[in-house]
Amino acid sequence: MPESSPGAVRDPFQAIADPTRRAMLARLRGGALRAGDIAEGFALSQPALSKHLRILREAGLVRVAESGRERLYSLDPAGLRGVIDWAASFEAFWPARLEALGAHLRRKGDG
Amino acid sequence: MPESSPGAVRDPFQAIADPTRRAMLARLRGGALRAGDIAEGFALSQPALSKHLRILREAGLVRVAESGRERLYSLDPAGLRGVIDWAASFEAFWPARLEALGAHLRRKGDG
DNA sequence: AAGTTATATGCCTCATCGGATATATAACTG
DNA sequence: CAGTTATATATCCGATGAGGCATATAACTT
Repeated sequence: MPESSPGAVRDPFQAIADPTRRAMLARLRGGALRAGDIAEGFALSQPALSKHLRILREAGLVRVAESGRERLYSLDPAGLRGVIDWAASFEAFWPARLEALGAHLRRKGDG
Repeated sequence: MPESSPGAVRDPFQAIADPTRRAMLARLRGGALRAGDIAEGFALSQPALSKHLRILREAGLVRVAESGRERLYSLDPAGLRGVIDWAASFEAFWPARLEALGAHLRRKGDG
């Protein structure tokens, strides 16, 4: 079998826990970028950058396209989907829920 | 002034990085719960649970209502907003962007 | 009052994280 | 070819994270 291996798999939520990585993702919203350009101005060593990219990759949030000696990174819709959906699941939960809270408290009898 | 102090402030993204805490948040989607009930079945010590709750609190993702000796936790829409919006910001970014990368990338396919 | 229940803190330990430097690999350039 | 450029890996280190047990605090119970 060939090897477009996903390699290690990492929790996307852990991946976006780091502010630097979120900034990198934000940059990629503008379109694909060469690895080196992603952290431009971030005051980050090249190896550190590379490590962050690896984590984002393993989390499935970005993907790479090799082009000569450069790697073009871009957001990976598939991987982002999970995060987006998870967050969205909290979008419209509480209209009636606060009601429940009040009821619960009331039941406790402290009007 | 009294003290409904926000206390320490914590990165919400770091808060949701932990699977246990995400599970707890998920539970709270069903409405407010007593601290002890939130992790029911999680195989987690009480102190550990309490610590997770503290983190979620400091991240502004949940809030507490004291009721006697119990604390009723519920999701905090305000705090969740940030995460939701951040995630949503990646919802519709790539329609034309990948185009710039080249057809090269497209054949990668993303289900 | 003493006992029990609900929750939070303190402290310790172990694993993981993020960054740095040095080095490796691979692809261009002259 | 040697030299440079783009990116990745190896290794070390200090900081942080998550979990546990013991303990503190406060509120119910009897």
